[in-house]
Amino acid sequence: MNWENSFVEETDAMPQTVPRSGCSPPSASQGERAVPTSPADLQHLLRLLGASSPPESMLHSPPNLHTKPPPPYPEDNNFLDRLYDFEGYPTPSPSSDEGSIPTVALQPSSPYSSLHYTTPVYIKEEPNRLSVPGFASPYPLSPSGSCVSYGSHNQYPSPTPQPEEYIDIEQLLKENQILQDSTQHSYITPKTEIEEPRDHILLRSVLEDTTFQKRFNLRPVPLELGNVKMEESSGGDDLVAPDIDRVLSMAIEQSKRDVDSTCTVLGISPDPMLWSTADVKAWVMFTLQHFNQPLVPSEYFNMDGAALVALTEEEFNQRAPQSGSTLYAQLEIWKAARHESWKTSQWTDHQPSPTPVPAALPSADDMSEDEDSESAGTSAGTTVGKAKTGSTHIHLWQFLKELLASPHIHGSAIRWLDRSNGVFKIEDSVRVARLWGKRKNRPAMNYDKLSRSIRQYYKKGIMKKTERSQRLVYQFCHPYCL
DNA sequence: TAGCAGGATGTGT
DNA sequence: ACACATCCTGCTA
Repeated sequence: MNWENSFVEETDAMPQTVPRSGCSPPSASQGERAVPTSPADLQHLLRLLGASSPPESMLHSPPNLHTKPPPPYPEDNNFLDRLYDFEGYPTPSPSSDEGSIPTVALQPSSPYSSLHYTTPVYIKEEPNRLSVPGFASPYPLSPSGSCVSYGSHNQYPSPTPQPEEYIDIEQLLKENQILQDSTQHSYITPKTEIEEPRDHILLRSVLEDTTFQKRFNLRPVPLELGNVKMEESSGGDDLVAPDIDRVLSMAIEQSKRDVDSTCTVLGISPDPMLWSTADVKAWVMFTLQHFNQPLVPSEYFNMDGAALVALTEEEFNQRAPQSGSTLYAQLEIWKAARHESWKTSQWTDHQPSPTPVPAALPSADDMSEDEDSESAGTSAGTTVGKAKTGSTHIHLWQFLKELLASPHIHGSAIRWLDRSNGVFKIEDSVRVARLWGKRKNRPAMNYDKLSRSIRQYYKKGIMKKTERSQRLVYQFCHPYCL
């Protein structure tokens, strides 16, 4: 079953802005600091994260309404190789590997963090792993690792996740246990910087390498913040007291972002109780694909959100024997999100699943005077309200998808050649350009300018030329083609 | 001639 | 800073 096709209408919505790739610790911005869970929920969430394939959280920053597309940072494609090549660390630059390793601190984040850790928090330089192998991000991977075709049309990237997309959640849990044990025994054994372990050189370069940060949407970690520090530990097994609350907060923040981004991508409410049957199916399919789980017939989840929420894990497993637990665990996260009022401003309780831009509907713009007679005649959806697709802030790629989503209206101007691979053809460049100009209120828009903008997407990993370059044929990179 | 590729620069958010 | 919009030169089908 090709669920992409089956759920086109439900899933065609893409983020209002371009999803950002890569890994991102939680934002340090004040507006995002509130961690909305109780300590019990923290544990619960952690358990869920550990019990199932966790979302591409923690290191992965899903799109939100104000993020931007992954910029291309092709200049350091070997970074990860170096990062995980423990046999051959790069020779760090003198500026970064000499002297003491800077202490870094995570933002104090958890409101429940009543514990005041006098024990430093240590970062072990091991590849923290999050997520599961084979995890397919619904968001663009690093342009360098994904579908960017820097001038070449032959780069068809592997969806294989890169190592930095992983955090070992079990390790986190283990560390949590260590923390709990250690805190019971007082805050002793203050660690002092002993020597600069060789391994930490690389960590240091990671922290200081802004290129890496940009590539993977990592935000700089404040080097000094409060009195909680993350320092180096010389011993591997005496890793003590990572500020688990903060780590948890990071995880939760990322879970929240995942939820929000999925909402945006699917055009569904963050509150599962508000999901329609179509929303449920879209979410199920999206989640299964997201976690590389075998798909199941969507009919198995022919229910609305309230019914879905009421399902037990067993019932999930009955419907999806191999992936029921994953679905169940994910839904738990969503339910937790709901309880914690992870509500983006985009959603309200009275707005259940507003299908994203009703792309199938001709907008007021489309219907205006000089628009093609075609749209006037076939506008079956005109009555479905004045959901005008009017934002001038729309991105070009979103706009194109809008047009593509309404083949009965714009099929003669732009159409899919290969929907599943995101290949489309502009059949009427003049018209598409005119529509774009209308949307953006740019009367002078023409195809030359529009195509120039499309070509800008090559570098950003949003679009690419098809393998055999054809005129007026373009291809969305994953996941923009979803 | 239309489209493609991409540099340079301006503009609005 | 970013996403275009605009203009441009050179190239290709």
